[in-house]
Amino acid sequence: MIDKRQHLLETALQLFYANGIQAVGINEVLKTSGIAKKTLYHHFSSKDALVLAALEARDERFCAWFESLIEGSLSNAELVERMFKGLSQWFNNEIEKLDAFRGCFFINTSAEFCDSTGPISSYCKEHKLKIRQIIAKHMVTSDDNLLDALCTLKEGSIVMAYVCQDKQAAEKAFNTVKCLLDD
Amino acid sequence: MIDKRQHLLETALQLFYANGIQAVGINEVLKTSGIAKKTLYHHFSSKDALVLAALEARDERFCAWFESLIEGSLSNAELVERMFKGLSQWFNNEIEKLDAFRGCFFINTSAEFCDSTGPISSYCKEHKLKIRQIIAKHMVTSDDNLLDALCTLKEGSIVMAYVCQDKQAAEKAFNTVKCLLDD
DNA sequence: TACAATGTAGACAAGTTGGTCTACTTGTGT
DNA sequence: ACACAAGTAGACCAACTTGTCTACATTGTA
Repeated sequence: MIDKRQHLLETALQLFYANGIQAVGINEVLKTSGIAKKTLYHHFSSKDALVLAALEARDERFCAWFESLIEGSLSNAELVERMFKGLSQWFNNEIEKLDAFRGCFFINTSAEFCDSTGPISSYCKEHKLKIRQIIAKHMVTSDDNLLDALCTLKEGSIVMAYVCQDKQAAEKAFNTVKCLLDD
Repeated sequence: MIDKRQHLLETALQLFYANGIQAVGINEVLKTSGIAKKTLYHHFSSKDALVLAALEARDERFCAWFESLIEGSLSNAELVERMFKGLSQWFNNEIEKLDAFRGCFFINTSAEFCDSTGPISSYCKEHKLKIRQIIAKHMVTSDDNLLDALCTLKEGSIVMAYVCQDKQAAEKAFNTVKCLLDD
């Protein structure tokens, strides 16, 4: 049934994001979801395939949220403000559909998989590129330097929020980027 | 012997940084170093203790490199330039003692350990704080906003360099921060 | 009602994990 | 020379890893 596949995927995504991928065994996904092993291997050829599917699910959810955050901005200044307000909400667990904040799933996953040419690391890279293109798409006047700055400050604030547990990381990054707009 | 302890630590640090901590078993450290299990457990009480010792070794090495990079700057502008030049060299594997670039060991380790209150995650956070204080110490005129910006852009550029494999990440971040100084 | 295809269950296998144990070697102080 | 402590070796253990297998249930269709 598609239901079981979906349930499996949902469970895996939650566990992987909350605990890290290597720390979560197939058996834990099975036990939590209440689904049997053969069923999992019927839908996914391996753990890596399940991981990839979980990355896809997170990618879709995250990109949808992120795009809804900034679309329809009337100026780059508004876009920037909306973007960092949204990040702040994410860091402070105000966005339910993104689950309890534990950093960026794609940064975390990259950290766990050292083969940078493999499908998992490649997918993480692709996700970051996608987010960049979403920002570019909704910028009112195109500005490559600003785009670079936004991407770097976004990643930086995620790391500060997660590793340093600085819940004001988004506000600080916003503060920095405001200086760039004031010219 | 202290030699064996040191050898063990060195081997563990290299393997952990290159492959991720969960991906490297005790047995692999043993096999690579050619040292027996009992000896390892004589020097370290558990794998976590070895991990912590590896973090300490990396912390010491990284901080020493980073401080030597920026100390003696005659202006904040010079400090910033030296800092991002240095990061660029790191990203492009020009700093031998930091090993082949695979992102920040502390960000990567945080990603693997979900208990944010545990000693491993806490150590990662402490390391980041330490780097921040090193920057603050060598700033010629103190400027908290600039300090925040530098820290965030540094983390951001590390992520861009590793996850996105953007070897120009440091130059882009430097470009951004230059705009902040021009006022 | 009968048949075939699909989905499901969980015991099982083969290998790996972190960690312990007994036995042995080495070095040092007297 | 001797005793004692410190360091070392690797077999061993129980629990866990991913993945396979046979057997059974459920479903839609003729």
